[in-house]
Amino acid sequence: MNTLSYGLLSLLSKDSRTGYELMHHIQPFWPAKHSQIYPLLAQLEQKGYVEFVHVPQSDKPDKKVYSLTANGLKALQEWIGQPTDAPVTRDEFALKVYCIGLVDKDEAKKMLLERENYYLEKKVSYLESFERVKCLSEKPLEELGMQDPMFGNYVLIRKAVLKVEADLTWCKWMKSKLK
Amino acid sequence: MNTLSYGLLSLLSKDSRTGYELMHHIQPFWPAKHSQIYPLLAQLEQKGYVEFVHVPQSDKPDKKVYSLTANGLKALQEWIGQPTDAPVTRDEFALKVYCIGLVDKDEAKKMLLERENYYLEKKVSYLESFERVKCLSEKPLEELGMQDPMFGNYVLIRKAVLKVEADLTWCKWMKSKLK
DNA sequence: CGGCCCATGTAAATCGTTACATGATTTA
DNA sequence: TAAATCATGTAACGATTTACATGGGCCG
Repeated sequence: MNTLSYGLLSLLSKDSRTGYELMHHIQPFWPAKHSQIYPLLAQLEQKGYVEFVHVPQSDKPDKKVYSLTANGLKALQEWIGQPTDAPVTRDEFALKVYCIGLVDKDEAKKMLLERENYYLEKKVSYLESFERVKCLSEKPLEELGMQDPMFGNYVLIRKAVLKVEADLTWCKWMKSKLK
Repeated sequence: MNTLSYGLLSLLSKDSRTGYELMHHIQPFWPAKHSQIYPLLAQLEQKGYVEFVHVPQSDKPDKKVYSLTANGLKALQEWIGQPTDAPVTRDEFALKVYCIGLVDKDEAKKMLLERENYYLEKKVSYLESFERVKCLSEKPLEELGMQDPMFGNYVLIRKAVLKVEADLTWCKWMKSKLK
C-alpha cells in the first residue's frame, strides 16, 4: 500500500468514482497518470478495500464505478493516524533561477513573466474551484466544520490559493530585482 | 540528460563540489539520494560536461571534487533557454486533510500542530541560511544584481521563506477551524 | 560503545511517465 | 478532418528509494 493508494481511498471516502474521475481529482495533491491508477484500483479491489459496479454507457465507453468498503474505511483511518511524510516538491524553474546570471537580462525577464502567467492561470482556476465548492456547500464556507463533506475541499483550496499568492508575490518581487 | 543532471550542473556553475556536497545542496529544490547522484556524475563526466580531481584525505575518506567544463557550461545555458516543466508537489498531509473528518477532533488537532512545528523548524532553518548568505555576500542583499554570485541563493531563500510563511498562515487558519 | 558524519559506489525494488492499443462522440 | 473527451487497460522505460557494502573519526 503506497501513498497514492491511500489517496485514492481518501477520494472514495467522499464519493463513488471511476478510475478516470479519480485520476482528475487527485492531480492537485498527488499527480498521477491513468496507467498508474488502474492497476492500483485492481489491487485495492483484491484486498477488499474497494468494490465496483460495471456501468454500461451507450454514447461513451462503459465504466467501472468504485466505492469504499468497510475494510477500506478502516485501512484509511489507520493510515491517517500513522506518521506523515514531509511534502516533496521538484521545481525545475528554481534550479534555473539559481544560475539565472548565465543568460542575459531579457531572457531572464521573459522566463519570469512566463512563470508569473503560469501562476496567474493557476490562481484563476483555484478561485473557480472555490466558487464551485461554495455552490455545492449547503452552509456558508466559513461555518463549515470538520465533519461537513465539503470541509476537505474548502481547506485544501484555501491552501492552494495561499501558496499561489506567495508564488505571485515572489514573482513580482523578482521582477523588481531585474529592472 | 534529465532535470537532476542539469541541476547538478547548475550547482557546479557556482562552485566545484563533491557528489556528497551536491547531494546536500540540491535537496531544497530537487530531493535526491547519493545513490542517484553518483551515477549521474559519472555520466556527466563521460559526456565531458564535468571533470574531477581526486583529493586524498587522511582523517576522512578520499573525495572527488567535480567542476564544470566549458562544454558543461554551454549545455547548461542551452537548457535554461528550453521550456521549463511545471513544479510538482506530492503532499501526503494534504491527502489526509481531505478526509480529516474520519478521525476525531483531538487527533486532527494533534496532526495540525505537528505539521505547524515542522513548518516552524523549516522557517528557522531558512532564516539561518538567509543569515549565512548575508555574511557571504559582499554587497547588502537588496543591492545584489543578477550577475552577483549570491543572487541565486538570495532569491531562492526568499522564495522558500514566502512559501513556508504561507504554509504557516494556513496552519494557523486551520487551527481556528478546529476550535 | 552506539550512533552520526564523512565519502563513494552498486543492486534491487518501487514509483512514475510515455507509449501502445481500442473506439465512439463531440468540438473546432 | 484533426484533435479533445470519455474510458480502460498493458508494456516498456526512466526516475527514485531502499538496501547492501566499506571504513575511519568524532561525540556523548
